[in-house]
Amino acid sequence: MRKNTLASLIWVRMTRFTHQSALLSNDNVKKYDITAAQFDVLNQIGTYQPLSQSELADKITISAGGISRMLGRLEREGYIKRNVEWKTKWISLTEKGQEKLEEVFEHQLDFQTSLMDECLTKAEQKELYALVTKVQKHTEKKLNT
Amino acid sequence: MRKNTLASLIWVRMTRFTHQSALLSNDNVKKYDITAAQFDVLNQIGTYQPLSQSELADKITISAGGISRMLGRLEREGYIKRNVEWKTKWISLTEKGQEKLEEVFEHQLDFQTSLMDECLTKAEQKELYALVTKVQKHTEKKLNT
DNA sequence: TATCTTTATTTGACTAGTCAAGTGATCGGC
DNA sequence: GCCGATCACTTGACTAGTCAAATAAAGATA
Repeated sequence: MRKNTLASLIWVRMTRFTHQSALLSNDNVKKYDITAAQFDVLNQIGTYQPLSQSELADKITISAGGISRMLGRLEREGYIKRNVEWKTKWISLTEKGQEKLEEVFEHQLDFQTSLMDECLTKAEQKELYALVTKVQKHTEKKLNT
Repeated sequence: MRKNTLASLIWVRMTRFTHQSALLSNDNVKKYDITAAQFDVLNQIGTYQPLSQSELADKITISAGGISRMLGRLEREGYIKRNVEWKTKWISLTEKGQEKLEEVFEHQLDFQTSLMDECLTKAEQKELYALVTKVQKHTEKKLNT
């Protein structure tokens, strides 16, 4: 026993990368008093607002409970508001949330871009994107079954 | 504004994949009364035992506090023991932990392997492994600076 | 030998997430 | 026009992790 497969090696590398880059990312946005996860959510809201909580949860593949808590934190900070209409809560950015998003956006994009540029050519990045998209879509399909 | 780069798209795909595959993975090992994260830790301990907590934390890129809590849970379940010698705690598997590891190992490996095999050829997997290894090593180096 | 530094681990207060059970509204059937 | 199903969201109890401050045991220094 105790033999790894190619698949399991890919797994470990992906998991480590995601975890480590989250740490770097958090460090990168700390000076804006926000976390990387919160920025991701603000970014989604900014792109699709107004949208319901369940639509948002779907876009970032998080559970209904998870999004409820996350929005609770963002609301407490004054970044978003929830507009109740019938049984749905429509989420949108406040003035403050919009400003924060714009403030952090370029910075975070630059950070991600240079991390990749520092170790992969454009052609390699394209190749990586194609492959990762394939497995991610497959996993997503599998999850909704 | 509001334009994504190739790097940020890769980012999102990787993050989603990791998160979604963790959900599937957890589902896959639930019947063994263990979580995917716990299995990963048992697997590392099984490979390198005996090792100190800080060595283990290093191998799985987790903080010292994180490993302390995780080992607390595993100890409570009776899967590992901590042998105190001078100021170091040496971690190793108990009988029960060894059995659990063996019980789950093949199953989890098969699961990971078939998920990859279902959507990528062997050549594509090799390519993906090479690329992901490159970025992960780069990120790791960056983190230790 | 008494104190000061370093190393290993723990703990408190948090974020971020899970699942499952609970809360309300609205809607379809009779 | 009431009654149960369903939808959207919240909440309780948990895992898994972070950082920073606390603790404890060596080891070095003076």
